[in-house]
Amino acid sequence: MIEFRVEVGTGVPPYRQLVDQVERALRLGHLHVGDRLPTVKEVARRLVINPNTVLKAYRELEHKGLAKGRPGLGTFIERGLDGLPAEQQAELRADLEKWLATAYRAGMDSDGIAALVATVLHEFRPEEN
Amino acid sequence: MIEFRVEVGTGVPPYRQLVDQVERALRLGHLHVGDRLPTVKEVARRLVINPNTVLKAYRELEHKGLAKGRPGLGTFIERGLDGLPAEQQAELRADLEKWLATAYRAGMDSDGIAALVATVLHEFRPEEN
Amino acid sequence: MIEFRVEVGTGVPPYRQLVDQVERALRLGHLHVGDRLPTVKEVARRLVINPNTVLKAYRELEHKGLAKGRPGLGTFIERGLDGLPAEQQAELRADLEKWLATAYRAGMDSDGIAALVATVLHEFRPEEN
Amino acid sequence: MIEFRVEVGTGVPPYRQLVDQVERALRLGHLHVGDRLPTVKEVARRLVINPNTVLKAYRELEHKGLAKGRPGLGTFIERGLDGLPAEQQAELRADLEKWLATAYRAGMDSDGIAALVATVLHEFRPEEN
DNA sequence: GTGGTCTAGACCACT
DNA sequence: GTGGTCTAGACCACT
Repeated sequence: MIEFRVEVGTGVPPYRQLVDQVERALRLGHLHVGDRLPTVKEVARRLVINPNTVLKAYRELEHKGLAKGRPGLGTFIERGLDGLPAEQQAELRADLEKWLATAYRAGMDSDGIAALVATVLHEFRPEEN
Repeated sequence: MIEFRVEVGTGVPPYRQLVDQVERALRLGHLHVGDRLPTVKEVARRLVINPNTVLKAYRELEHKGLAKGRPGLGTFIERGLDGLPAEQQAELRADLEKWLATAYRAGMDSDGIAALVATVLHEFRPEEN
Repeated sequence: MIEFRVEVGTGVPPYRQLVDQVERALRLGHLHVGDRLPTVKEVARRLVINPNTVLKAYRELEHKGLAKGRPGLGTFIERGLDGLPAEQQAELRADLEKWLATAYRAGMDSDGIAALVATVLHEFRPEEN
Repeated sequence: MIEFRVEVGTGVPPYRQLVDQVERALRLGHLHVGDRLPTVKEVARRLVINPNTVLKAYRELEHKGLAKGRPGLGTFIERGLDGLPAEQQAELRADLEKWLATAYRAGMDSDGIAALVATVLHEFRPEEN
């Protein structure tokens, strides 16, 4: 079962963070078609946010065709998001973790790392738009 | 001179994106004390956003002590954000770029990469909260 | 400017009625790309419903790609729904109005007419599914 | 025996759709006093909905005095809803079907037709409110 | 119990 | 002023 978390102070609205986390989990193969998301009320209780906020996230997922709420039953994953095969992904991930460890060892803090990552990611992206 | 950009649809308010970009540039050593930021009008015109939005970002930077507006002259960087020495950073950056290139070559798209990066970054962070 | 109305007691949720009315107006050529919908607050005030309910309808239209909210400006039609040319539609409409008048003259009330219409419409539809 | 159907995605709750269908059938003379409705179980099985939903519809019909459940026997129509004599209704219906056929032939799809019909019906109604 | 709709009202971002 | 997010809480439909 996916474990949601919400970070305040990022400027990203909480409902949006939940949507992003489900999308990420689908891409990484941590969630699959048919999986059940935690109930609206449970997420609201655990993250100490309003049930309507969770509902909004789930409705957004529904609009994207990724999940579907079934009253009385729960909310279920309807469609996956293709990514690489698990093995290839695991390899890339291991390499990235090595890089991260090196960066921390070199004395960077996570804000600095985030800044570096964001910059590099952005510089590679524009060509895709 | 820093080149701002605004991505709509991310949920992050534009003024906040501008602030974040200045902070990142400071951390990476792309902006230094005394540097002048582009004028409010110029940013507004180039990004096609309201001048008040830019003004809000610059005011936020003032509140953080990072920049200072001098009427008639422009807005200037007041304080830097320490990061690693340029050389060490360049090395880490080169490694990260290599990783990125590998990921793209393996067939990942930028959303997939963003998902992987976000996940790995988050897993290393919790200890800081 | 479209004139919304909400009928209670039909079982159709109000936000849904608003969405349906916009779609109908688009099909009939009463609304066009670029047209501005009445503001959330105005609709809420006139229909004596909550602004959030109107907002929900507008968001639904946005998800369907039919409208787009622009903070500070209003909500605008983004895409039309093709229908017949106005003239052909006007002709069909005139014929339908004649039929309706005949039905009323024969002594049917609007519930009876609605029942007849719903039944006939349903019997012609199934083949399309 | 009446043939129920439930359309999802219309916003109208299923139990309400069942009630409406019985009322329509009564108005059109397709159901008469003493007729037996299909059993709750049968309807639930055929429409793949929960028996409680069907039960709720039947109870609603009882409240309206239109039907009456007789334990062990079934649910029976108690009262009709007056409409026009069958012949007059058949004539009106034939005319409406001709109109419908013309509309389809002209190239309208059922959503377009539904939009036109709803609009015309509403414009004739206001005087009743 | 589970998702869905709605209200009332606060507060924010953008024009 | 205009749309957008969130909270708190009531009530409904479905399982």
